[in-house]
Amino acid sequence: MPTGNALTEERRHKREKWREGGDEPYPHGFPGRVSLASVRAEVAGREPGSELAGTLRRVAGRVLTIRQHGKTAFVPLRDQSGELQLFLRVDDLGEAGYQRTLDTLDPGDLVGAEGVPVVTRRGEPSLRACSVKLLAKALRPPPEKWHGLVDTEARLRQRYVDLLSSPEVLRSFEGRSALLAEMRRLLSAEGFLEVETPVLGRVASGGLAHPFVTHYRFLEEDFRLRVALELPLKRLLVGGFEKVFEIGKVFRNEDLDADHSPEFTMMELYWAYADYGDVRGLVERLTQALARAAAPYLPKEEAEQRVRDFTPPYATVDYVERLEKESGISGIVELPRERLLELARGVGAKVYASMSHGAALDKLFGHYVESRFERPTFVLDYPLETTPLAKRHRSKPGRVERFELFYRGIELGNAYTELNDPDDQEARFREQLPPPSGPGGADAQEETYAYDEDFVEALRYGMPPAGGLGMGVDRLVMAMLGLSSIKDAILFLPTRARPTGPSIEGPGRGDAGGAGP
RNA sequence: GGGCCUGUAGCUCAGUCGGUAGAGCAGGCGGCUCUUAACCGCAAGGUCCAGGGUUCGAAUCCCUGCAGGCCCGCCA
Repeated sequence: MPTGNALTEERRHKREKWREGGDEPYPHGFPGRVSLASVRAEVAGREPGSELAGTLRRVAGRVLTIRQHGKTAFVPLRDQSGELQLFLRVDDLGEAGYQRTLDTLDPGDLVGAEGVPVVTRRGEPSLRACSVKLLAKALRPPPEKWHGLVDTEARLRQRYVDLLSSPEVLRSFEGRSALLAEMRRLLSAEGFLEVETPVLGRVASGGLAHPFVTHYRFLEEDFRLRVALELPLKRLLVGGFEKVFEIGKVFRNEDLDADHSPEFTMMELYWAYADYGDVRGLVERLTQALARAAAPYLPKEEAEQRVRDFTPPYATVDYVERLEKESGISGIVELPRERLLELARGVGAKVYASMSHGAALDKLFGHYVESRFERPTFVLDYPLETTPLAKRHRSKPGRVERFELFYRGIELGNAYTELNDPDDQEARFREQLPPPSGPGGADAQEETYAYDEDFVEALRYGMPPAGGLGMGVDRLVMAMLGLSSIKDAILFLPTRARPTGPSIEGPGRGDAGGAGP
């Protein structure tokens, strides 16, 4: 049976034969089921050919393949815990039951079985089944059994197929969950309270980005999806929260590539009466804990390497000193804006006429320095103009108290001693505002922190001195689990609409009961 | 935005010099009572991404489009 549609029909046909035999192909449950790994553990280390006589176990999982040898068959199953094969025999199931089971099952089906834990003569832990039930008939065949799904586009469009056919992908996302749990555990242990703030807002501020715009019908107004969590959380400091954090999606209407996704997860925290030095210590504790939490999801050597890498203290470098060293230009910060723009243009950076001194400097920093850090490294004390929400440095003029953490060439986090002077904040926002028109206006707008008037008003009521931190959770997951693309760290990513429908079965090739509208 | 590459069976991939389509897995039929990428035999399965062009003849060469990947630039 050749085409996808014919394969589907063949499976429907088997399903109906099963139903005609008096069994429901989609039953309501399978009570008393234990994990495949637990059965495997029960017989681990026993002699080949032995069995746990008198013990009955019920298991469930997805059929991986069916190896039939006349009057016996082996049917490996997989559940989230691992794999275990069913051992089917005519002697146990009866002639009719055996035949009917094998006539019904296909790779990809979900089945439940009851039987005796055994070790086969070849030493494979198995369940010698006395009963096999269909729990859900799969109408689509799984991808090819030893490559799985490899086409990146298909993996993203149908992540469920990727997951069901590639246990290492599922494992990796289990690792993500473990890291998130550890992050919450540690922050909670440090006394931080988790809060939730709005995704939709009148202004998308707190970060540099193109916002997504949507329409709020109740308010009859266009709103934007947040690009950062910062400003609502700082309002909470004004209100009296002293240690808060939020883990949530932020949205930046920009490109998807190996380390950027338009919809990504950010963790931000704010800590009253602390400064960026305190936050640095916290970042060390947090990343160290995460590296340890990642260990069960990594090969032994990689896990050890990760734990070694994230053993504090981490290296620290001064932004200006390092930029001067790497660029070979001493006194680079004192150069006039025009000269910096020239230099930035010279290294291939995107520049525009109205770009600020600090922005130009940051382009050069990005080119000469940023991707160089392999081990965890804190870069300290950024130029004032790059960072309108951070407090001026207590001893370095023209700079702010800010650090970023780099690992393997990517930025993992960003922290400040938070600016809490309302008048300074207002002035800094105003400096950011681009000229209303003229060359570079549109581009400049892209790289400007939106002015949030109400936030300045909040500061006028008094915000305690505070340290703040933002970390890209997806990138942390990549760093800890050793993933090279953010696509492997986020379960569902956007893909372009297909003119001809979904990849496996589109309109025209589809069957009547199939894919959606 | 720039460059390179890819699109062939449900999946993973071949396809030479331009001569009209191949394998493995999955599926069908048959065989096999300890396999584990099971094995053996038989038969079947194609919108070669789409459109146009060159040509006696195009999966193959050219153009355009669509979708995707990787690298660079840039935002976390």
